[in-house]
Amino acid sequence: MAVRVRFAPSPTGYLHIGAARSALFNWLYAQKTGGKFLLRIEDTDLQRSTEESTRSIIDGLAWLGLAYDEEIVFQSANAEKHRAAAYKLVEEGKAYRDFTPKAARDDATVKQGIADRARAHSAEGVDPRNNPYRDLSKEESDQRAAAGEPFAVRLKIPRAGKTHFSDIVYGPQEREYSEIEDLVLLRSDGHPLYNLSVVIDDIEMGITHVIRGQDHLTNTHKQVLLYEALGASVPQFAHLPLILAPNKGKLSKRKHGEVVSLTTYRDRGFVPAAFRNFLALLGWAPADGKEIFSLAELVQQFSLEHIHRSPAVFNFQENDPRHWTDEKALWMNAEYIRTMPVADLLPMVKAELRANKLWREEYEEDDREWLLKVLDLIRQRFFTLKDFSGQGRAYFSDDFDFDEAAINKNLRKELRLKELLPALADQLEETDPFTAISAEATLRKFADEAGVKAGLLINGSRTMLTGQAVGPSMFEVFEILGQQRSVERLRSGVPWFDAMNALGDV
RNA sequence: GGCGCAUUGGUGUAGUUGGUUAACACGCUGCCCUCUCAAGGCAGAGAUCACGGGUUCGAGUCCCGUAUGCGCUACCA
Repeated sequence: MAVRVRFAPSPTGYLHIGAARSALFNWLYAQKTGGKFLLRIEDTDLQRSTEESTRSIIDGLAWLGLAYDEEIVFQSANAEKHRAAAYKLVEEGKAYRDFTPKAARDDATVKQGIADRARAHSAEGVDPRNNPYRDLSKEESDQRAAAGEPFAVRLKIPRAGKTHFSDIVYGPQEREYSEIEDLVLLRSDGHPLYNLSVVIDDIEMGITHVIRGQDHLTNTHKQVLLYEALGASVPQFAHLPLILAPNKGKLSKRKHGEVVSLTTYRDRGFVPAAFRNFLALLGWAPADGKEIFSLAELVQQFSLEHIHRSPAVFNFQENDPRHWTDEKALWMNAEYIRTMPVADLLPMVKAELRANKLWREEYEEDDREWLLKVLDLIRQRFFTLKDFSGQGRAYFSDDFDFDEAAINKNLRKELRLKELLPALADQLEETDPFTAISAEATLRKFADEAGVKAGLLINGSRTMLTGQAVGPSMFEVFEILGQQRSVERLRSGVPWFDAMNALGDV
């Protein structure tokens, strides 16, 4: 049977990186097996679902390059089907109406409430499964319903026995029926609940493999019971290890902020392929141990069997701008930036430059070759796309900032630079042709004659020309920037020398 | 409270049927290269494989227990 998998997020916020990883694995499995990858938006919680969130999910998938097959399924559109299925189960005696008035619950304290209730039950010897309505006669149940009395619908879990299923990742699983309460399928207001909706939709969509987070592992037993009650065949399950915060706690937006949101990576200059590559390595590793791979290699190498069971820690340091996200992710992004074909990098840099008003129309045609050379030169030490408009700004505009530390290190430390640099500019102006090689010859000769180390002039030039203390080989920079701009920048802007003099006057 | 899952250097992982000095990547340290910073090359630090028992000639690998973390347990998803 052809593989059909799905990614089924609920649109209640940004796209979480854990969810993005689930989407990736589903997509990879579909690609690997020649199956279909479907998208279902689980928007049954009307209060919390937003269109904006749905948008961010779709955008996020597109950014990662995970195209879905067929139409998006919106779960809320299927509510009627879910209800009908629940009523059918009541008719068949597999579910029952529970006329117990709905208990108010406070979302913030549910977990505590569950534990308290369980403690109380065991202390009093109460079996919560003894619902008085479970064995109500069909006639009486029908009558009360017809009279308009509100009711929830619960699935009848058999009294004795256990459920089984085999998880592709976690292996054989079993659970005593006694551990499972008769779960509510339909709220008393007729609203279908998660477990019901998921199962019906998965059946409806012909899902063959359910690949999702490990947080659903225990609940899978309930779903298996539902498949059986509905007379449907049970799909294969593969649960994915969770992604944890550095303190091994849950990775949540409330506590950890934007690092958990996929769009953050897009907005902060990640190359989609790099982040996708990084995500693939969270909870999975290829058989050959390779870590950097193309999409094709990834698809080819991927297998559910190599997913492992222990949770992965997503390592980052809050409050440290240098390590705002996992260092390996940052390294991988840099690796992609400096090794991918420049032509592939170009459109991403273009977007970045555009956003910062640094893009010029000439880059499209006349200066395209020049641009590609610049990109190839400067990308070698960049970590994100943002660097092209940040550290790299001087290559695209005459209006760039000077790094204070660079000025101190390369300009202010040597008084003579104030005269040497303009003098060097004069020499460079005479250099013809003006290339990296000729510029080097000029500079070294000038340094010799002036009796200073070439390094002094090189570093000083670097800061004058780019505003930075670090960067590519200086002679390449001279050539790239061209004779005119090189000379101008060496002569111009001497506010720091003035500041130095002011200091000297005191 | 109950049930479930997990536990290999700081992090991500390899270690598929138990068998020599526990492997790789990121990060870290030093050196080389060098006009700076990266990259690259070389060298190195860092793991009594959570802990305690057991099975075995031999266990990271199997069994039991403990601890810790996480998940589920809801008329949330």
